[in-house]
Amino acid sequence: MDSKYIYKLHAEVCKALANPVRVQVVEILSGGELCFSDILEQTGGLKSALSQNLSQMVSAGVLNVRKDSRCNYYSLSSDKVYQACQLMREVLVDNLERQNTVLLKMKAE
Amino acid sequence: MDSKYIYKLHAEVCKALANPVRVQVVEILSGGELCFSDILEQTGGLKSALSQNLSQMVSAGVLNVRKDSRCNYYSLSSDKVYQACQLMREVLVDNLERQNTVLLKMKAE
DNA sequence: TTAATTGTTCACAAAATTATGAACTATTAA
DNA sequence: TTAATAGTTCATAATTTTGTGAACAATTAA
Repeated sequence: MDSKYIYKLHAEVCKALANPVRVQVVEILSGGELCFSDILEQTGGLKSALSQNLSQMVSAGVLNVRKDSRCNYYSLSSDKVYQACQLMREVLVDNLERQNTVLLKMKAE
Repeated sequence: MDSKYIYKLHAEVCKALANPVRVQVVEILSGGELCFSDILEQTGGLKSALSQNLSQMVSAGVLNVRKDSRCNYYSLSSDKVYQACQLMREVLVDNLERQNTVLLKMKAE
């Protein structure tokens, strides 16, 4: 049992969320599946870059694709992905609140 | 409200889990705080690399440090960090199971 | 058949992460 | 004071990730 290898695989799944566009994609898709061009409309940027990000997320197993003749529909592979993403957002919010508290204390001195 | 900036901050927190050693650190610390050298004993590798990883995790707000005169104790800043990490691990396990199912079906043919 | 539409793929450049080891700081023990 | 312990910081090299645009499929519409 090579736990180093497991940590590597685990980190690869986590990397799927370690980019601003990919975080945004998770949030966009939390409302249900959407096709490539609808996602692109919300994220902006080059279509090639988005295509690469989406295929990376599919490889990591956080997204599924459904290819229809006219569109490629992407969706979250599991609600766990959204839940994990939201927990990380809560950690961020907690951090910002803590920083703000410190700031207010400094100003009050 | 610059949502791009929020996604960037959100991704920075996620990046704290996007590395095998850092994933391992989250799991090691889920049992409670430990000092640097105890963590190093479990992760292996160079102390300079671990020190940099830990300080990155502190900056991202996923870890806290408590500096005692003889040791630096690290701990998870919140149980949310561990929960998110476990969710990602479940996504990995689900992926591996799905792949295994496909493999078994291929062999059965 | 020709032209649009909807993406994907590829190659290369640019930027960000990670690894490595030496040097350094701070505290404690001899 | 000197040596040992515990860890951080820094510079540089190696590796990964990301950005960019052109070229390339596949399907649909004219």
